[in-house]
Amino acid sequence: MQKLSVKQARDASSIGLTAKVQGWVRTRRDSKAGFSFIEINDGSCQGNVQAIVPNTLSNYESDIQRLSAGCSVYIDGLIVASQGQGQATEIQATEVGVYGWADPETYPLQKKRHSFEKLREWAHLRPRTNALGAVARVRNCICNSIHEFYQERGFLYVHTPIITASDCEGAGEMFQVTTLDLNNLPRDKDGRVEIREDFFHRPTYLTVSGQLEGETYACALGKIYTFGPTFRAERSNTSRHLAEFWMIEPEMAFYELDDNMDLAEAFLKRLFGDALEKNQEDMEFLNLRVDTTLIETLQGILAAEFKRLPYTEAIEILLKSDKQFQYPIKWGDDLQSEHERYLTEEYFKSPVILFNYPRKIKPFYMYCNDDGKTVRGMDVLVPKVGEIIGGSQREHRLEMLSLRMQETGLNADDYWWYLDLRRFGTVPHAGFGLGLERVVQFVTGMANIRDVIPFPRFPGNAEF
RNA sequence: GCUCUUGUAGCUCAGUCGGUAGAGCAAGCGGCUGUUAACCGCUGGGUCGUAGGUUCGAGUCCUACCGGGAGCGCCA
Repeated sequence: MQKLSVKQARDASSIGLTAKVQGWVRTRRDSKAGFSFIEINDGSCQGNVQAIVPNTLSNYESDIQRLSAGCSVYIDGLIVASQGQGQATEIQATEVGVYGWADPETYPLQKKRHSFEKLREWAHLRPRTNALGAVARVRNCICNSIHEFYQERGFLYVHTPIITASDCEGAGEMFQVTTLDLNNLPRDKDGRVEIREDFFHRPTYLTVSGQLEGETYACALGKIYTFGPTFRAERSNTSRHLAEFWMIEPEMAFYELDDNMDLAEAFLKRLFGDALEKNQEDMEFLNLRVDTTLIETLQGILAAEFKRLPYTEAIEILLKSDKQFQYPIKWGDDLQSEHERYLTEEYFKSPVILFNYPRKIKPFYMYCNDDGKTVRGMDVLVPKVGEIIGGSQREHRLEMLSLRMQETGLNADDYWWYLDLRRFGTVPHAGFGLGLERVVQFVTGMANIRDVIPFPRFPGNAEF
């Protein structure tokens, strides 16, 4: 017998087909008119398909009337136009079989709404809920759009290492990777750990960014992007940080800062637009249940240019503002969350690309402007989520890069291969990093980043 | 890491001035119905996060610890 997904079975084009539909029961309603309504969902779409199950089936009393939320079943029958409101089709069941029961006394998910905090305790079951299912499908859509966007533009997908010996920007706490027995560490005569006995004969870590490795491929192949997991061992306890998250890092030879900003804006707009267009049902659900301004906000962003603002002008706006900030700001300071929020949510009411930051607050690899005070870094800020992209035109001049490494206290010997890119055929280039979960968070309107990744990792929590 | 907040039935929560536990939903049973987060009735369900303390008496006040959340810093 032909199998149909719930999505297919819900579509009017399936009317007249005899088919098998498999999924999990969401709800059952018995009718004394001689049948039961069973709604099942299989994750293929937001909606459920309704089956009309007559009490003439041999297992009606033994099985059908015992079905509750969470049971897995197959339903064979004829897809017909629904007599009721609310759905185009329904299944006239001729056979229903149970794969697995879900004891209603102990099955955690109820038909009614749960809080996202509670669902986090059941990360293994929460994808069966409407909201988390919608998030998973939107996340998938975004990932697909990421590849499409870059592949269409001739970017190469490059895989940078997850285990790394370089601590990239010298910023961010890293998870150390070791095979040494922590209860019995090899030590030299001074009591220090013999790291040479470790697997790689040197300290190694989980990557915080593939940028430096990405630059090596951009400086050979032109336009590349990475898309993979990234790790930060910072004890961040906020609704927008994870210890393990996915990052997209395009890196382009012969791109300068303006090119970088153009790409970032086109990229985000593509992701937002695709989510609205390809996941309409899920987006409407999220707009109804999670954030009622969601679709309007995204459509507004698609229709307008991102505001591009030099850091220095941003400081002027903040200084002129009559808003009382908890932390006063002056030129040379990094913006606090409250300042970013003011710019995106109140002053411009749109995404903002800040660029040309003070040299002193940015990493060594950003291109130094002629003014000697600023570097060609850029951050894309969006309302609520804050920084969604961080990037820069890279410093491609060997002398300047070496000077900046000295300034920031880095050892040039550790970056010999990175400096080689400037020694041999150096070119202007640029790139940025986009946090996947922050995009998903922004597009879905979910308040907490821990609910847009299947199994979130954060301080003190690695269950599942 | 810091600050604030919160923890009561499977879930969401109420519980007044400190006086010994309550609702809705869910579940079980029954009724009704082309229903649709169905509806109506009945029933069962609690070591009030844990450990101390104050008090004649603590869900309620105090302390510590554990868990959840928000904000800040760090960033994506």
